[in-house]
Amino acid sequence: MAKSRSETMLENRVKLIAAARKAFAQKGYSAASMDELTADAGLTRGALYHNFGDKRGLLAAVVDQMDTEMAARAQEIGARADDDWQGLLAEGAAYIEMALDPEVQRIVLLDGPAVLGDPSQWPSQNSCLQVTRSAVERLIAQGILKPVDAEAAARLLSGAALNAALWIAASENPQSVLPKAVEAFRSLASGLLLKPL
Amino acid sequence: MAKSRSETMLENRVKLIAAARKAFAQKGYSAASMDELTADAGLTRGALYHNFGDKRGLLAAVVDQMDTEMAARAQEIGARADDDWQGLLAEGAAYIEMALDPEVQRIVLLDGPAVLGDPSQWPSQNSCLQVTRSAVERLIAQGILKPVDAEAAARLLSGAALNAALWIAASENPQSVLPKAVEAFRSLASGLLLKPL
DNA sequence: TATCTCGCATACGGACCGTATGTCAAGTTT
DNA sequence: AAACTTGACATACGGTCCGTATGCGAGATA
Repeated sequence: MAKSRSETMLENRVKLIAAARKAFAQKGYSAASMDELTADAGLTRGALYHNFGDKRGLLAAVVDQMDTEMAARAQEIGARADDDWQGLLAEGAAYIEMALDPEVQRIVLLDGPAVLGDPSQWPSQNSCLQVTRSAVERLIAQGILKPVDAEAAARLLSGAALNAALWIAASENPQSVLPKAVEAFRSLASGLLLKPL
Repeated sequence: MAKSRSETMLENRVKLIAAARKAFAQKGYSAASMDELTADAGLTRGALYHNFGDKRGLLAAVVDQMDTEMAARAQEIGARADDDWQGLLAEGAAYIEMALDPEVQRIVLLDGPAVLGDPSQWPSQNSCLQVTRSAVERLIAQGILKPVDAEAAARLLSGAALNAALWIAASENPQSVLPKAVEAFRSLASGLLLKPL
């Protein structure tokens, strides 16, 4: 049977986002050509502007998708830990490892903030941040962490993890640097503990 | 007397960097037009490409200048503290406050990494990072901090400070958020202490 | 089945970047 | 000091890219 109109429209959006994700990751946002990108998806720029408004809108959609995936994964890993404190550490390590993916780095960590502005103002509301913030809030309520501002702690932790990943990725020997970064992250995070280890 | 050739060349470079700094800060790197920018400096694109190679080269020169200024200021503030530990905390707070400057944010924190790549690979070698790294090394040698990897600690600390600044700047009430961020930063940093407070 | 809707393709205009070429003053040589 | 050389900068051109305005044809509606 012939496909319904809303079906094909959704399929096209998926195709465009997938093609954009690949192009943005390989060439970077500004160097990615909308003509090539849409042709790669079997469409033209017409479809793109109709669905996403402009180039920024497309990037926002891609970032939203990736951010959501990352947050889900981090939350899952965190929930698997023995207690909430180990969960927070595991989440942090998970972010560091995820940020080693070149696709994540280029799109979410570099071009995303530069083009869309501060992550906390993204349409997706930055799910990653919310996940760690709620983890921090739980730990504060349990009396495990100092009563610092949860939002502040989450922002600084994610910032530290993010920068660790950029450092690792740029280093010549990522595998030897990763444990150093994770250990430093654990040290920093333990500064939030009410009762030092 | 007639100006020597190297004199005018240096003057022109200064003019171009100043104009670029203004344009990049106001419009962002990609939206800044080279024609407008050079005209604002009383020159043309010819001068620009002769001196800096391309648009990226100009951004690199601007970032280098700003990074150097920031590192000098942070070091000065850190040296003014009572001891090295307080110095490290003061440096961190200084970075957070400097990063509140829209010019710093747009050029050094957002467009810089997106266009030039990881800061540790910048031509300027990122003076800011080096300053905090040497501060961390001193404190480790003194037995005040845990023997973590100095580079890792410096990267994570600067990353945390950086992200704190982005958060503050994006918030509606920066003045009320700043102290929260600074306090969270001090908590995190104290996680590096060998003997908890 | 006839009409309407709208998602997408096509065509156009404007802007911008990087390079290739021209030009003229500052330095150099004789 | 006069002719010559160098090179810093201006000018002109080609190619690419983005965003919009217009056209079309397949699904939706009655």
